[in-house]
Amino acid sequence: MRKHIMTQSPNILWFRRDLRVADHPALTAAVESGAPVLCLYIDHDFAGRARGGASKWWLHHSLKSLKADLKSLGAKLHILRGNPDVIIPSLVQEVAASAVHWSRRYDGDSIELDKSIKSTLKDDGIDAHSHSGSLLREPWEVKTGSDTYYKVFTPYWKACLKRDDIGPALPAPKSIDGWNGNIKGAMPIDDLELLPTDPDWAGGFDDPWTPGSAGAHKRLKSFLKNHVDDYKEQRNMAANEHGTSGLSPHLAFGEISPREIWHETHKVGGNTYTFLSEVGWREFSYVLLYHNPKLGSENYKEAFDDFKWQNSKAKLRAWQHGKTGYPFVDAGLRQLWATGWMHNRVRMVTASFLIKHLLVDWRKGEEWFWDTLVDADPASNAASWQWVAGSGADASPYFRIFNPFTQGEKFDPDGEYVKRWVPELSGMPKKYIHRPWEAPDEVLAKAGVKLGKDYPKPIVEHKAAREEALGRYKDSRG
DNA sequence: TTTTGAGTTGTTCGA
DNA sequence: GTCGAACAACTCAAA
Repeated sequence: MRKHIMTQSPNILWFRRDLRVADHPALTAAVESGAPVLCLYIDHDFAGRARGGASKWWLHHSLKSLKADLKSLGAKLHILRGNPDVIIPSLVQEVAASAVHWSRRYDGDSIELDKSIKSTLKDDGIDAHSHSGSLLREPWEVKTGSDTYYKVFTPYWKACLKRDDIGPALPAPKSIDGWNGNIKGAMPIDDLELLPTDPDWAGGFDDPWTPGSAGAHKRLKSFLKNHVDDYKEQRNMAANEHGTSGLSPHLAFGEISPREIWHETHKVGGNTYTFLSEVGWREFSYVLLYHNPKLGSENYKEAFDDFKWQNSKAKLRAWQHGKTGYPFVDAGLRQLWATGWMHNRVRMVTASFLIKHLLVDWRKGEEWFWDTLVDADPASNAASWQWVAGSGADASPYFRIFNPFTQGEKFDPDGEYVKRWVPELSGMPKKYIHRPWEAPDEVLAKAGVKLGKDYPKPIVEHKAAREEALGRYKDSRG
């Protein structure tokens, strides 16, 4: 048994953003090839830039979970670090691999990288097989009547639903004939040093999150059983921890597949349309990214190139630290810092605030989210920031400027969310918690808040900031 | 080819 | 307090 491991030519399964064993077409193909499977992960830049800090934390735990899952099936997870363009061909030679399998990625940099590796291997007579698995449908699959990709969500999603031909989710392999020898340069997960140390800012991550496939499925199950029926009504309530599914980081790392979510949700039935539409938005973001590789760095609508940003570093910093003086905005940014995640409704409000009230280029916000979100995703992050900015496809119109305190009053009516994340305001009465600057002196005194000392005064005045933004928008249009 | 209706998530103002 | 209209103009998708 042990002997053939070192002598028989293995198939390499290169894990990337698909850290699971179930519904994994690439893994299934590698197993079904009959050859031993060498399971590999390579730590390297993703989507053309360094991984964000919060993503690294998640990755560490996700790799541990995957390693355990593979071990129980009979395979070791080999970890390397460096440029895959060099590593893969050299590893293929080292172990005399006969094929390489992976799940497709759709951002421009990864596509280029995968293409380059594929062609190098081909020259050596080795087949690299790209498989689907990270999306319900490939981004080129769903086309309009005139054979172009969809640029508007609603008709896109209707076309997807009309086809109704999502294949069944694949079961995890019963066992894997793992190629478990030693390879050069392999390192333990801990040596990747993905966890923060000095300081350890991730103390607040452990409580809300359980990275890995088991955690993902547990969350999905509980959400479908208890909360999906109320999703349409509750998904916007910032303080409700069960209002949304919380699956985004699991999806981002591929610990669960959208196809699994799709079928599990249909099994439960009931009022699931709105929830599945959000899975649809993830798909749509990938359509946009695939057809616009610069979605994360360039305005989708060129008309926005002439917009005059103010790009104040001080204002950006105040926003990042949750010190804008607008409680709902600050609560969101502090939740992000503490837990690596922010409620979707609050993401829109904080993003709108940065772009339109503070006049900071949406790319600065996109970068901050990339660094701080555990669910940082090259498609969703880019498409969503452009949506808020108004520069994206099917975007919010620029003149739609979220009011940072009425949004709070609507979606956090009791101020529970603000009190949780901005504790210095926890003594404020409901009436003023979203606009402390309007509170009479005695109310502030009673709450123990001195504006400008315990909590900042508003960094900009809402009405004036709104008019300034609209004016600049108009100017940029000539 | 031309036309037509529609387009995630809002805000403000005035009646 | 509530309701409808204006906010601008454009692009998209399908008939």
